[in-house]
Amino acid sequence: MTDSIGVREAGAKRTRKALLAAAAAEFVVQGVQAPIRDIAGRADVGVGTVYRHFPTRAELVTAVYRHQVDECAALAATLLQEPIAPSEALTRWIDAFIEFLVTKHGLGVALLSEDPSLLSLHTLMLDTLVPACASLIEAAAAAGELDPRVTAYTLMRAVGNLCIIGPEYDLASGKEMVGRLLAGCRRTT
Amino acid sequence: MTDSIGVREAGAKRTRKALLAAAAAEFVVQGVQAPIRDIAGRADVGVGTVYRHFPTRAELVTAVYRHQVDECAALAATLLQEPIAPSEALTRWIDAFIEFLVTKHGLGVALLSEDPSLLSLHTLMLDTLVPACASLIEAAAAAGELDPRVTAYTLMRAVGNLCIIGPEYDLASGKEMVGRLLAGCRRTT
Amino acid sequence: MTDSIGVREAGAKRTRKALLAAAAAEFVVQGVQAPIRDIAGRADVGVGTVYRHFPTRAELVTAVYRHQVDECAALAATLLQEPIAPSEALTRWIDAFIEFLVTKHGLGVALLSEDPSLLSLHTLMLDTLVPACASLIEAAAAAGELDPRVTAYTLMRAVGNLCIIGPEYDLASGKEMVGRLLAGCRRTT
Amino acid sequence: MTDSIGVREAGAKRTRKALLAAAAAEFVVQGVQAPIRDIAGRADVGVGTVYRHFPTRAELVTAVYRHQVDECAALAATLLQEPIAPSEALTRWIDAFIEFLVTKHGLGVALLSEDPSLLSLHTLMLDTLVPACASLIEAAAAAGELDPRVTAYTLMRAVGNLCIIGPEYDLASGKEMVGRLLAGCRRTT
DNA sequence: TATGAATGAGGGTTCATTCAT
DNA sequence: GATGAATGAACCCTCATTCAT
Repeated sequence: MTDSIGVREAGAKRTRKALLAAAAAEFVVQGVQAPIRDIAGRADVGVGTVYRHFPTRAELVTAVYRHQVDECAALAATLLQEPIAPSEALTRWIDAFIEFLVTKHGLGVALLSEDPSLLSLHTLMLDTLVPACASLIEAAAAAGELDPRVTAYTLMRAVGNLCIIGPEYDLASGKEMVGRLLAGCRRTT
Repeated sequence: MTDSIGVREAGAKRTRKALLAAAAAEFVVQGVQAPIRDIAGRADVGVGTVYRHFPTRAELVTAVYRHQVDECAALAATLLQEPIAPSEALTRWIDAFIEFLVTKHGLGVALLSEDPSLLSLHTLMLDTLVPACASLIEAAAAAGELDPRVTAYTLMRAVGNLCIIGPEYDLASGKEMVGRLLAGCRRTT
Repeated sequence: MTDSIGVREAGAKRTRKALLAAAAAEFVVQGVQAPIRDIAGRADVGVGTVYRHFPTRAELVTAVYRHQVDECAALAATLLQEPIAPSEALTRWIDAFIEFLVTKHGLGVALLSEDPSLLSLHTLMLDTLVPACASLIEAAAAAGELDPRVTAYTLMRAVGNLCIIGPEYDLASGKEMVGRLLAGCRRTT
Repeated sequence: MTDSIGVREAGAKRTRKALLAAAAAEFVVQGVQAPIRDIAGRADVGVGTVYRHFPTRAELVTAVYRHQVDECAALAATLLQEPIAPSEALTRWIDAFIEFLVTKHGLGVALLSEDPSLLSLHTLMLDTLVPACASLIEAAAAAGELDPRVTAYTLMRAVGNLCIIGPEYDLASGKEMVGRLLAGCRRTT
């Protein structure tokens, strides 16, 4: 009994994993608005299965990105422990944040969509990442290395926007612009 | 006969004007993906008329913004004539560029859409605005006021991205970030 | 110009007629909840056409029955003019009302559905038929031929309910029961 | 072995009871077309269990109402024993019948659905209740208190229909109409 | 030219039903 | 017996696009 339940639950978990992978892949190709049918098809399951695991698109999107969001947030604490200048810590964290953004093609666009179904994604990032970023900013500002008027949300949003790439504006361009933006945030002595 | 054709042409021109106005208005409300029918309705014409004048959505979008794009481009030459520092000229031009962007709700998003139907909008901006911006950059770089490695397209794209506003990231935030970005583009002596 | 518009409008009117006929027929077979596709199919048009003419199911249902509802309502005034006893007029009107109900298989059921999309059908009948029935009731009551406590809506609803037929309870049974109900509404001297 | 089977059977019986209770409750809220999953959920069992006990919806519906149907049928014999007029016995039985109908929200509608899955419910009522009602009618007719042409099924169906309530037609209205219907069934001397 | 009716592909969502464990 | 994950048919609705008048 326990076994058979375990087996089924394991199967469900595998399905869930497959769905997350399929959704992530489809998001890369089509963006977070990818048709549910396509996601189901890529995972080789019926549409009903998608709805069973993720009743709303928001829950699916959120689930897809939650793991990486958490990892990114955790990095902030780690960096603060390291024997490096606070502004250097911020720079490195922003690098990781960018990595997260760009590996998720279309996430940038999704973040600025006003579609209510994606609000929770916004909330997820706000609740998790903003405090992480804020801690780094505070440290850098306290060290006199950053203009203390810079706020975490605004900076993250700006970085996120700058990393929305396209034809003739690739990741390298985005990173260059982010670098210049950060330079402009440094304390003007 | 000639007369009646002339009359008809005049009518067609008026229809075209009305369509552009209607589309511009609808783009403000719904973004550039506004349903064709809504645009036709606002202009009080049939959908067929929209298609006759602008066979593709791209042509309509392009036409809507062309006039303002041209104006913005012309401003660069004017600014270069004025007795101000080249970097100041660039700053002012960027201000005007932002003004253009933000008065067109949704244009920012449109610019980064990969929808092929909007590619021509991209091209329009490239062909017209990039040279304008480049002339200002060149002047500022020549005056030693700007890092000469900054390219027009990348800068414009970055500015455009930074001005994609949303909840908790308003125009003021966008402008602030643009200011810091420009600061980061200044020549580092 | 006028002609061609006239032609198109005529075509649209014909389509509308065909849709009403198709819907009426489909309602007979499947009830008012018949899939829109089936109605479109029976009328040999695309689903979009159904939605163009009747944006909501309620509008379609209402339109299907409006003509007959109006006719039925008009009958009341006619009957009141005739040289017959008021209670006889009421009886005849109820007969006509029943005729209307039973020729529309499924209407009875629809009337008691709580589906909000059918509310307007309810309203239509209330607004149009209730006053008609009330005028007859009033006359009969004034003539001392009917219990004045009987109200139009309640009576109509009761008649409507009694005419919901099924296996082993045919129209004849329904009419018999209506007859007995009316007998029970007569003034008890 | 015998024991464990007995235990399992007892468990199955309990499950069945829980299912009937859950279904009855759900029918009150959503009508007899309530989703199977909702019923399973309320009974805290899996959907498969519902299907094991009641392979078709009809069987479930029938089982839910059988007990009360039986009770109602038994009442007829009781009433006939009492020292009251036969027509009074009929009236009281009809009252009980109404009570049964109205406490089951949606049963009225279900009875007139032509959904084949509900046919058996129909049969149940026919086989059990009709003879009960018929015995009362016969007695009343024999006593000269009722038109002998009234048949049990037709009367029950009519009463059932009159008790399908809705907005602006409440239970009181239904009962009033039933009263008038019964009045119209009295022997006309 | 202008019109707008008609089309139908496309994407969302629900739920009855099956079946492996 | 019980479970509940998976399936997919069936509906709903929107809108870009065509074309006869």
